Amino acid sequence: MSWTDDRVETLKRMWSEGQSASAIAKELGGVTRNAVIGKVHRLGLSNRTEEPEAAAPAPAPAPEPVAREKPAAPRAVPQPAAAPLRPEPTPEPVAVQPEPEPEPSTQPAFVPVPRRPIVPAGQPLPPQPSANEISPEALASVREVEKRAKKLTLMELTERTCKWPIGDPATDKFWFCGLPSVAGKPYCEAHVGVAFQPMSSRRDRRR
DNA sequence: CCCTGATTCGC
DNA sequence: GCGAATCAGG
Repeated sequence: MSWTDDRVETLKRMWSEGQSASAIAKELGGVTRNAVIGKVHRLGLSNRTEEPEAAAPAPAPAPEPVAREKPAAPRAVPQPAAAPLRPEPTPEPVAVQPEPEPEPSTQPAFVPVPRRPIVPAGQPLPPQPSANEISPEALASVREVEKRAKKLTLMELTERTCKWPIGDPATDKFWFCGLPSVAGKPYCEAHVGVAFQPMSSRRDRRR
């Protein structure tokens, strides 16, 4: 594979988006993350955000000899690419944020209404199955496992970590399972058990 | 151990 | 110019 304009463009875009070198390499295909990093450097878009730094003709030599900091770009979660994970039709969708904007109507100044940030939701949330559709064993397993959840933040998720959300997204008590995910699946063993159910067993369990 | 980017250097 | 190997770090 060679660095065609097309591929370079993708590289630039993804890199500026804060995508990791490995993610970019995967997207492009045919190259390793090393290749990507190498290219990034050769293109000179390695460092930071932007800093022409030409405004100050100060004769004083920059006190900073070296030391450049990381881009501080928002690291994005590795995309499962094409297919958004959605094992089953969600039995009971989690109502994340019903709360409509309250209408001040009289106050011109922005009211300090706790604009509750919808923190997570980077990826489609997995179904939150109702208890009566999951085997007791699986449920027990999940409860047990969730005690040991690594409590990762959205940013810390990788393709190898369980992306099962735990807790209420609207509160601080929210995190992702984070335990090692089953190869090729977005969830750990226990969560795969409740996320992926054969249609048959589903039908049987239903009243 | 998983991952990150940075650098080197033979090709 | 390229990128594997290596380094340094979280």
